[in-house]
Amino acid sequence: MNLQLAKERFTQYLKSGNYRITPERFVILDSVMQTDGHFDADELFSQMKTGGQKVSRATVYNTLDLLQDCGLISKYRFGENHSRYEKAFGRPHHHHLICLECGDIIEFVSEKIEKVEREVCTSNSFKAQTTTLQIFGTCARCQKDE
Amino acid sequence: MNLQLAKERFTQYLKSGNYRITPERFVILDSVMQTDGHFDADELFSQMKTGGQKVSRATVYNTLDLLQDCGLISKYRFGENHSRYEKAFGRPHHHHLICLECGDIIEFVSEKIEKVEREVCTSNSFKAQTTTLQIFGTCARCQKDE
DNA sequence: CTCGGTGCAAATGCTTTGCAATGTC
DNA sequence: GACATTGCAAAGCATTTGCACCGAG
Repeated sequence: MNLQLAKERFTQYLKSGNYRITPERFVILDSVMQTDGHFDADELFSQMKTGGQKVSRATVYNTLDLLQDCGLISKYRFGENHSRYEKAFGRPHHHHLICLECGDIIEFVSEKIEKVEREVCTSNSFKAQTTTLQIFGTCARCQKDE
Repeated sequence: MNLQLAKERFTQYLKSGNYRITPERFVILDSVMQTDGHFDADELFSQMKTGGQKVSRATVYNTLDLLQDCGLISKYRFGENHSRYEKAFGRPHHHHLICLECGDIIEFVSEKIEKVEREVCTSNSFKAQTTTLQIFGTCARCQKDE
């Protein structure tokens, strides 16, 4: 949907940082934009491999970092031993409820939390870049199953 | 300070879970309670080694998990490639501002955030176990240095 | 033509595991 | 005694790195 805008933003970012415009980087951006929900580096790598696109794992990791830097994706660590990502472009800032039983992830938005975050940063003269709020526990479905 | 109470709690937890009361587990608890601030598994391991206590790394990891399960310590992932822990016993629930430049970590407490968390959990019928709010950015000192 | 980027495979570093020995219950 | 726990070293796994080749600027 916003693929075109995302491409423009990435191009801008690459140019302004004196990074090169390589086909691999845009193949990865395409793949990311086609993905809904959370994904990890290896899922993306496999997905591209299956789709006939050939980029090395190293390039995937490298590019995901760039995409995070320019705000097109967010990077999370949901208590697992690997990082997960999701599109951030054009999406409101949100947080996560993570079910420890089934791994399901529920998103929520809270203006109150954003406000407290701003207050905390101001009173500590801290310049925020990204914030993550994660609530680990048991989802409604898993509570019934117990 | 609360060492005695912590030991009692750990003992209770071990007994109720049919885990064995081993000296190693309590050597590790001692070491944890002596530590202020955040620490990682390897720091704890080295600290005990230096102190003449001999426990294997595997046992350290195993025991840290148990201590987390019974609420004596908290486990975090501050964007690094390893987990960090801190005493949780008798401490109010708090969150972290993490400086991406110098790695400094500032703690803060917010009743408002706790309240929103409770509301979100209720409206999603979600049973919370632990929550983490992390704000990554640049601390006051590092902003000046730029 | 220069030097950043890529692919590959090997390396890294945290954490877990396999297995024999040990010690709790 | 039975079997969970330990120690050690080896294995796992996500991510990074070294290096030769490639291609964007």
